[in-house]
Amino acid sequence: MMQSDRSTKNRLIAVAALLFRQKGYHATGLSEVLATAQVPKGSLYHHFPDGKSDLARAAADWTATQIIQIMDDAFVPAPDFATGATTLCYKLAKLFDLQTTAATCPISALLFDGPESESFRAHAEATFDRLAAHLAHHAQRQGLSEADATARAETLLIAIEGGWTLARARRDSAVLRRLAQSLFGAGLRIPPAAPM
Amino acid sequence: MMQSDRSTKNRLIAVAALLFRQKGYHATGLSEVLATAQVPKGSLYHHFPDGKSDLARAAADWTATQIIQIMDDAFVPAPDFATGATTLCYKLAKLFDLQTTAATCPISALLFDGPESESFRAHAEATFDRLAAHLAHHAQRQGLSEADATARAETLLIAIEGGWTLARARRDSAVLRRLAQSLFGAGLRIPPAAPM
DNA sequence: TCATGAATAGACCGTTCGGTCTAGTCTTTC
DNA sequence: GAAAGACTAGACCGAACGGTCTATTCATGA
Repeated sequence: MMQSDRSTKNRLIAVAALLFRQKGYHATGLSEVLATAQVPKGSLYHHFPDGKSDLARAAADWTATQIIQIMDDAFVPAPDFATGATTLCYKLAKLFDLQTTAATCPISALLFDGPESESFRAHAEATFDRLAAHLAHHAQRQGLSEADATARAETLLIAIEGGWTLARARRDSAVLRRLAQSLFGAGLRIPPAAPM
Repeated sequence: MMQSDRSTKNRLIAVAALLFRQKGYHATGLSEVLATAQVPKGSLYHHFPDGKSDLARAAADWTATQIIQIMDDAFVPAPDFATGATTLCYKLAKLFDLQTTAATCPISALLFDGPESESFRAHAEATFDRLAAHLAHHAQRQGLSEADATARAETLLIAIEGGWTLARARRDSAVLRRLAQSLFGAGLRIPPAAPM
C-alpha cells in the first residue's frame, strides 16, 4: 500500500484542496478533480466512500496541517513573537503569490466553503480553533502570559484573514507583507493615533 | 411599472443577495431563488436577460449601496473617525447577529463568490475599491490627511474583514464589537506591545 | 500458483442545473 | 375597445452534476 506522496489518494487530496480553494467547493465538479488528478471515479469512491464531502474533509485536514507547518517554520526559530509573526506574514504572502488565480485564504477557504452538513461545519470550527490555539501556543512559548498570548494570536489571525481578503481584492500581496510591520514594526503601530 | 420596493425585480434582487451571501453563488440554485421570491422563471429572464450572472451583479450592486448607507449612518454624525469606526463595527455586529446562519461578510461575499467571468471579477474589484475609497473619504472629512485617511481606512477594512471571518468561525459577533476598541479605544491598543 | 482483497476503470443512472421558448395576462395608449 | 408592449407563467431542453455498479487489474501472502 505504501501511501507514497504521489499515491492516488494523496493526489486526490492535493488536487481537491487546490481546486476547492481556487474555485470553491460547489463550483468545482468531481469530474474536474478526477481529470486533474488523473484518477477514475471508482478510485475516488474507494478511498472516499462518502464522495465529495468526504474529500472536502480530507482536503481541509490536509490544508490545516500545511498551515500548522508554516506556522512552525515561522515561529520555532524566531527570537520573539513579533519576529515570528512577521515571518509568517511573509511566508503567507509568498504563498499568495504562488497562485496564478488569487484564491481564498487557505485558513478560511476550506472551512467555510464545503458541504452544507452540520458535521462538516463543526469539524471546520474545531479546525479553526486548533489553528488559533497553535498560534497562541507559539506566543506563549515566547514568554507571554496566557491571556496576552491568546489576544495576540487573535489579533494576528484577524489581520491575516482581513489582509488576505484585501490582497485578493487587489490581486496584490503587498498588504500581507505590510501587515506585520503595521502590527509590530517600529513604524506605524496600526493607527498612528495622532489627531482623533 | 412603478418599481415599488416589492416589485418582482426588487424581490429577486433582495432574495438573491440574501441567498448568495448565505450559501454562496454556486451553491444557490435559481429554482431556490425563484421559489423564495415567488417569481416564475420567465420573469427572471425578462428582468435579467443574462440570467444568474446578471442577477449576481445586481445583487452585488444592491448590497454595495446598502453597505455605503451603513457607513454613512455611522460616520456622518460622528465627531471623529474613531467614533465613526466604532459605530460602524457595532452596526456590522448587529447585522451579523440578525442572520440565523452566520453568513459571509457582505463586503467580501458578493465580490468573491460569483460567476467566473472576468467582467464580473473586474466589477467586483471596482466595487471593493469604491467602498474603501468611501471609507477613506469619511476619514478625510474628519480632518485627516489623505495618506492618513487612506491608511486608516485600509486598516479598518482589514480589521472588519478579518473580524467578520473570526466571528463567523465562532458564530459570535463579540469579536466585531471588540474590534473598534482594540483599534482605537483607550484600552489595549491592538497588542500591548509589552514584553516581546 | 492460485486465491483474495485492494485498487482501478469507466459505463451508467436519476436529479438538478441554468437557460430557452411559447403562451397567456395585465397595463398603457390611442 | 383594440393594438402593443411589458410582464408573468411554466413546460421543456440539453448538459452537467454527484453517485452507483459491475468488470477488471494489481498486489500480496499462503
